[in-house]
Amino acid sequence: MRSSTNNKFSFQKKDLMNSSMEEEEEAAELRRGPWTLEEDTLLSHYIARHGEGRWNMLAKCAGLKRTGKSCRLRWLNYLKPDIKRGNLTPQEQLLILELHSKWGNRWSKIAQCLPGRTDNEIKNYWRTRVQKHARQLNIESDSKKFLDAVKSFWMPRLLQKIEQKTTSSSSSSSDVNLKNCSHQFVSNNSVLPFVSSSTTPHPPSTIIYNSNNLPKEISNFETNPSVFSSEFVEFYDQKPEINPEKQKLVLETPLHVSNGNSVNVYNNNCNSQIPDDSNSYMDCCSYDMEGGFNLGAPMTELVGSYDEMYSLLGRQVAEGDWFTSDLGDAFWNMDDIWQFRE
DNA sequence: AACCGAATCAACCGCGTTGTT
DNA sequence: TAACAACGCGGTTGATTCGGT
Repeated sequence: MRSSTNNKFSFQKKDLMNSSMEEEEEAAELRRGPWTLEEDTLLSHYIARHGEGRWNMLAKCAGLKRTGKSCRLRWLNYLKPDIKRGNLTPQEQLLILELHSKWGNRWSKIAQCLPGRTDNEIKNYWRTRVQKHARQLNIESDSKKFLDAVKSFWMPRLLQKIEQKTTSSSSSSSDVNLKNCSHQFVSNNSVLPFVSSSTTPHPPSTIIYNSNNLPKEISNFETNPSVFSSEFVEFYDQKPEINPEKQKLVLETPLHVSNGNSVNVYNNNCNSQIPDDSNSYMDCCSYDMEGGFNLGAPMTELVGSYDEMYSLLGRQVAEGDWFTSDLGDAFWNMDDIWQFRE
């Protein structure tokens, strides 16, 4: 429950059992509620000169009548220079969906993969947007059913949205351009159940692009991270076919990324970024939202075109594997998902 | 224009973890 | 090693904004 103050925006009187009278008086003067411009300026200037950390001390020294906690939160969620404002991009939404399916409510961990986004923002997004749709579908947002719905309907639509965006406009440096590759990326069986019968699971890999949209790193997360093998990474333009020998998808010509450069499969060593603990590979994984969306597994692997995917989805719905068509329709009709405000 | 319910998001809290003495 | 402080995370709240009537 909330503290004893009736008004959120009043001064705070903390329960300080062991504090001195002086401390009590100080605590009684602590401000709560929205930050003023003056407070923001004080905090920003102080951090610019002295750096972050030691928040309680910082609050005092900066002359702020706030708790250290409050200062930290204000800085991390609002004032920090690299904080991104504005709505989450489809790419970011896609990533959130994927990472949440993997980690659950580990907001901070998820936020680490979205540069400039805060855990609070992601948490709010999940609660206000994602859970809303779960409610509309009348299913629990943490249920397998909803997870499946997200994976099979929402994620593909986001991918499609990304594709539409990139084909309709030239990309900015921060955009993800999937013009030539989005149709090749569908999910592995952990994401889209319908592909599981046709592909043998193989170690997922990821390409990380630099700011010029050139591949700067390829990681094969779930195998020995110090050894990258191109065995499992082939990106091509044509309709994919499964090579029965290698049990992987083989296409004909190299994939092109947004700037027209081919994606090279480097036999590089990326061990400097990959810790021994491959179970927590995302801790070291850089989802490079600046340089380009990392179309890495485990979410995305090569399968077929969107047409094929939707065809498969349609069949799946028709066959009633685990999804009723009503539920599918409900997802298709969630137009607000696609209202990406600029 | 006024009202009202829903949605959004900044800010708070409790509590577990980590660091320091 | 115990005690305390600081930090950080996830859950929750409630003021504000938005959109419909």
